[in-house]
Amino acid sequence: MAASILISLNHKSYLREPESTELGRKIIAESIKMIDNLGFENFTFKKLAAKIGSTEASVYRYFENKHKLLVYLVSWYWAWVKYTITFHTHNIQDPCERLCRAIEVLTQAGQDEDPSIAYIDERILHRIVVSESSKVYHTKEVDEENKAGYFLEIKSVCSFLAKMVQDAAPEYPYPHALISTVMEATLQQIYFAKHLPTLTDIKKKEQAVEETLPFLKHLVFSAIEGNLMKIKAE
Amino acid sequence: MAASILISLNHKSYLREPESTELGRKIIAESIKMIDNLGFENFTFKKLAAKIGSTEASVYRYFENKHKLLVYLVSWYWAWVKYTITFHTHNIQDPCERLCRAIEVLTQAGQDEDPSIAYIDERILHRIVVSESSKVYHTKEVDEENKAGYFLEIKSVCSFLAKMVQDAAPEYPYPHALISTVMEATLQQIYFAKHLPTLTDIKKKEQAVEETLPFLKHLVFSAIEGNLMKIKAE
DNA sequence: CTTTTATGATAGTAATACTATTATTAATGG
DNA sequence: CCATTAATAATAGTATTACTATCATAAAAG
Repeated sequence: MAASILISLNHKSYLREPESTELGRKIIAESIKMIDNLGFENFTFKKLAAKIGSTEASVYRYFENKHKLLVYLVSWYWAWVKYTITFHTHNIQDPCERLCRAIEVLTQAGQDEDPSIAYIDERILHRIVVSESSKVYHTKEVDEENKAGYFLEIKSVCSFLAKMVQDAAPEYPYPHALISTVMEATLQQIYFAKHLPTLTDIKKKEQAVEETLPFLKHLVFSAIEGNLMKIKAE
Repeated sequence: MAASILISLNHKSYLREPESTELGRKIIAESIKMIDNLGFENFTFKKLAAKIGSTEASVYRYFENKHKLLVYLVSWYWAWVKYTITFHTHNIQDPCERLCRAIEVLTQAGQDEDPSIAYIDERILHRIVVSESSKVYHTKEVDEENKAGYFLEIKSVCSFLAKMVQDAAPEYPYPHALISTVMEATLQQIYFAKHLPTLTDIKKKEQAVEETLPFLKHLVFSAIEGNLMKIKAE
């Protein structure tokens, strides 16, 4: 990973750019730790302000509410994942091999020891994405927020990977559905391994990531290589 | 569908059994409508009480909080889905055909005009499950609630379908992961078709259910029929 | 050296998520 | 049929959350 990369988002879930000030970076750094510790529901701006030695009002100058902060964090995660996938696949010629590598990177994202950016701990952020990310779009305001561009980063990763599917299997009719299913499954299977093991076959929660990978690879490649005749017949 | 079936849950997310009293049934019936209209976050016991002509305190005698009410509704949904799948598959001998039928029923659950129980509108409940169900287990209390049996119904459906996968393909190593992925995808693809169409290939949101079905069928059957050799080689 | 700009300090409000108390009514049991 | 229990309604009250507003101060920019 490059020593310093710059992830920039395509929308403004924030009021003031948090990357540009000391307080902003503290808000990001500490909110990641607190959401991981307390869970999103128990996390408040008041608690955050107390922890970073600031005030509630100051935090509210950066984000309208905690939901928009979560949108920011999750968007940052997906922008970073896209960067990472691009980085690890750009010189692979064979479409199948490229897709395979992309799935590996997607599944293993957030497992690296060394962070790309000093104040963002990607391993903790990954845990937040696993536990909380579905909440960013499961709200009554989803359509307005979609219009505001809040989900551009996740959609971009989906399109990017769907394109790889199309390159590898031009006949396969559900590239986006397949990829969005896999993107969600990557997170879910890790969560299930840890909290609801009956819902998965991944046994060791310590190695959930490693065990999820062959399942997803097989799922994707059997879907796109497998008997496409069958679909057409229907 | 039978004229009157009785869905009973394996745990006590409620304080007082809501099915047994008039007020309890009103709470269930009206909360389904209100959560659908307002979204779970904007739904409160105060608003619910006002709508059914009761008081906040009375609602609290049935459910400790709105989260447990959601657990109840989602559990009811899965118990009902399991009943429905059992009903539609019990006399099918061929394992593949049985699995196929089960996936159809799973995907089409909640589309029927006629409800099984007078005060529960399954079509609205299905919309709630699509939009809100992931919130029942994405909390900091997931492990305690799992111990309390709050997720027995969804786990039961997963095990039931995973068993069908094993009957159809005894060699396939990820039956539970495959089924939990499909169960989630069933809901997600419908949600994406409606709110985030970039994440799916399902075009017409009106027929999202119908279009999701062939995608899922192909996904499952190519996974279990497809080259199992490949997995073993790894 | 003055004027923005960011932050801190403090206060305040409406809504949420409850809990407690008492009165009233309906159901049950002897 | 009366006495007891149980369920609900009515009302009040509390702690926390999710903000908004005001003003002072410190730092940075012009």
